[in-house]
Amino acid sequence: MTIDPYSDIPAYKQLAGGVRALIESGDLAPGQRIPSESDLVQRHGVARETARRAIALLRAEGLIQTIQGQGSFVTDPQEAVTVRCRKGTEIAARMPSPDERRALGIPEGVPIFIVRYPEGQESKLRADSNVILFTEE
Amino acid sequence: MTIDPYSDIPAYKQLAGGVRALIESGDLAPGQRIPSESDLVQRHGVARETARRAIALLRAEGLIQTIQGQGSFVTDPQEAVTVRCRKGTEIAARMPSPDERRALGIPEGVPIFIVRYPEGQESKLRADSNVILFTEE
DNA sequence: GCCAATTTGTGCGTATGTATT
DNA sequence: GAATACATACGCACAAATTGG
Repeated sequence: MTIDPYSDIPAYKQLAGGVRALIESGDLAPGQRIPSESDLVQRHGVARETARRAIALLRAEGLIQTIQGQGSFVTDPQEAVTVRCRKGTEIAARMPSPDERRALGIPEGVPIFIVRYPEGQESKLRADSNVILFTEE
Repeated sequence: MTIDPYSDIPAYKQLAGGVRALIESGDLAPGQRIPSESDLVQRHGVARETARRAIALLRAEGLIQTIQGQGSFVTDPQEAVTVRCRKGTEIAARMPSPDERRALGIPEGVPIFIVRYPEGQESKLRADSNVILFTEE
């Protein structure tokens, strides 16, 4: 994977694309560490900010999670809990605010479900570890 | 709203918090432009990168949308289309890849629904303009 | 059409702090 | 303590898009 500084596509997006391809192909497996910022800087001859932007892009997609002092790791697909809902239940989804992220203990790049029950209550669920299934009752 | 450089909370998060409060209170209404990067730099005495990080944070939350050459604007709440689903339908949600974003024409900070029908087909819907409702048929 | 001003986008460099190993 | 790795924050320059005169 090589960066072309003359391409129309910005360097950080090319870089992100390369790492994304490694993740999607399975060359970088879930739980595995991706190359560090310094690795990317040295191997591709870009500035650190460029490498950081590429990493931030993948984090916002939920593909990786970053831990200070350790590195960025391919997101481990959560074993999804199936939440059963009955007729009249309404589902929305959006990105959480930082407060909501803290409250639910979820990392960047993970949306939340807003589940509204027929009675009017509402609950928020992290969308990476829940799927909603419509059942009779 | 003032930035305290000695706070434990990084300047860019303080800045984002200030703007977020303006949006949530309605002082900055949907469709309205938020202060430009230069505005934030001058009024709060921070570096441009700090202002940009604050803005990027709000964009990732889906609160604003940015247009090059124009500025960042408070996201206009989409009139949500209600999609009716029957028993056996399964709903997941996640952030889209850039390719999926392009394909669906959606901005940053907007998750997508993955709707799996009982027959096995699957469709992707932008989560900011759709809500899923479980009905009989 | 043109030019200037404004605003965001990309990219580089540097420094320091914090967390982990 | 040392080495590694990410986080924050400043500076600078130029490119690209839009707007207004």
